[in-house]
Amino acid sequence: MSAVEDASLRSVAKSAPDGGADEASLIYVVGRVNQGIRREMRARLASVDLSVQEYTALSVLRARPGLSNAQLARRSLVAPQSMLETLAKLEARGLAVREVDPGHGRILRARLTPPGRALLAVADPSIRAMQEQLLADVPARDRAIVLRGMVSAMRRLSAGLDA
Amino acid sequence: MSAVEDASLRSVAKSAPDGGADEASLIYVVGRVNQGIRREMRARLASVDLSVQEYTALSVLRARPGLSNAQLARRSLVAPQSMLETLAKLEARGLAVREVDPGHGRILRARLTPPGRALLAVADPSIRAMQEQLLADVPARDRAIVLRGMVSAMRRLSAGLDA
DNA sequence: CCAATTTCAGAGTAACTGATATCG
DNA sequence: CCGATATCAGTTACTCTGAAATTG
Repeated sequence: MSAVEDASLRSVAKSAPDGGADEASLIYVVGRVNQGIRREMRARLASVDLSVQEYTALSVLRARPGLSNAQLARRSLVAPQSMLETLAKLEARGLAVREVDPGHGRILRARLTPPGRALLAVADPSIRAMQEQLLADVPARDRAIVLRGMVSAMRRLSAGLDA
Repeated sequence: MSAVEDASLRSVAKSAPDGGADEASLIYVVGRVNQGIRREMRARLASVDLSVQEYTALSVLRARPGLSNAQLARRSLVAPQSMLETLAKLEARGLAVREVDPGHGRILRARLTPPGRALLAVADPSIRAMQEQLLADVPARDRAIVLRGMVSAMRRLSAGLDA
């Protein structure tokens, strides 16, 4: 009987008497959406052999060439060791390069290579299409509010949440 | 020099000429927010020895007692095997129990035990506080729109994105 | 026989902590 | 010496795929 599960799958609670990260909480919803996005991205990026974070890192580097590993890590809210792993793979595949900062011999600044840029261009349309589908049911005038709200949450988290 | 990184850490791009999951995209922002939330939750849940998914599963079970592992998995957009691992840990610690469905000998329906409910009550305040901090900078009238938008995205992902 | 559920086994990804070395 | 960066090494958390058994 799939009717049973279908019913429970679709129903999203509006009220939640006892608090926590239940179905109506932002924390819960963000987690589920993220999980769904990652699943979908994994599938769509398989053809170009890119992991989700590799794609994300490439994307950030395209918009902000010259970021160091430490900067990328802070921006992504992950430990520098985590970002290093991703960056190392991109470098090994020739999709990105890192060069010593002229003013600081310790810092390595990363940027895309032409092949990296090209691969990203191949992967992009599919990911962009996904974005539009995500908010397809949201009124156009509300979409900017949703995005701004999430960006605001991102900033709070970057600042340490108590700032 | 930390001024350099500070500047880049705070600045969030408003425009993104070449598409993809850049700083201004919902996909990107959701990923970063999720990462930040998980980090923060891990820290706050350490004192009660709960992982993020354990807390989430307990939370869902409190709101929806009697869900089966398969139902929980679909609801969370993960494979049933993934959910089973979490559920097994909760059961082993006596925080949840699973009982055979009276009408279907194969299905095991899960619910919280009193200790599970109690532990959740201990963890809740800290997590709830986090939620409020997340949207602290968002105008009150916009918060519902943000949450509704994310719930809408969650539904789209549950439905398969093309529906 | 088929569909759904549960569950075991193994693999893989992605994040972490800790420690070390270099640079300014 | 201190602070930031880079990076090696080991570990943990989380999810997946594959396969098998059970129930209706």
